Amino acid sequence: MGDVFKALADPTRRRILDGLAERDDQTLFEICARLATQHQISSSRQAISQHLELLEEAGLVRTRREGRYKFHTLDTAPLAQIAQRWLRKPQENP
Amino acid sequence: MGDVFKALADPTRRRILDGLAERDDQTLFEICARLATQHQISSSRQAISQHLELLEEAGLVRTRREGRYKFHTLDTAPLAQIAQRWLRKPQENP
DNA sequence: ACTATAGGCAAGTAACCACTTGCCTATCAA
DNA sequence: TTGATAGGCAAGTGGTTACTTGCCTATAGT
Repeated sequence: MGDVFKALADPTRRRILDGLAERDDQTLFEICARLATQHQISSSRQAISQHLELLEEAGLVRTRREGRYKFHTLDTAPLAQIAQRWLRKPQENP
Repeated sequence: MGDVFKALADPTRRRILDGLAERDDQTLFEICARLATQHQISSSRQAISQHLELLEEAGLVRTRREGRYKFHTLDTAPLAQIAQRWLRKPQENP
């Protein structure tokens, strides 16, 4: 569960999630290209690959293999709960 | 804004927020005592102080001086928006 | 078969982060 | 004023992390 917070702590990873929120099923190279052109992030392919690995471990990204392509998709399920941890105050509910 | 995510990335800081969610206006020593007894976190006073400083910079904690005491209060305002960043998908709204 | 493309593995490096240690300031009570 | 309490400042350290570099595997086109 703490993996989600750690995954979100890095600005590059947040940009990756932004890109996946705009369009699903992106390959590693597509994600790299998007980061470079839209956000001036010129990290190496391996750097982005490692970020994606971390995001997948946190449950924020789901992957699917197809031939030599690996497609990445955003999974918002873990996000729905993290902020609620401190937002819910039982005694203040109507 | 990214400060909020980084602040939430550390488990000890999340415990501090837990404690402040239970009771507001805690001093540094109260927070240290709570972490030690309730969560077996035996960090030094300075360590906790540095965590609180980070949380304050992120806007998650507000402080108030009173004599030699400094009271800490949870501010949930930044939390309300961070998760929404990827949750809102306009085209899927009813 | 050969070449290019998409991606993976692993070691090394530099910066960052959590934490400690030691000393200092300020407030309050006796 | 003296001593105790609450907190702050700053340098140093060990572990983590983001990133690179170099090489390797696998799929697809020609």
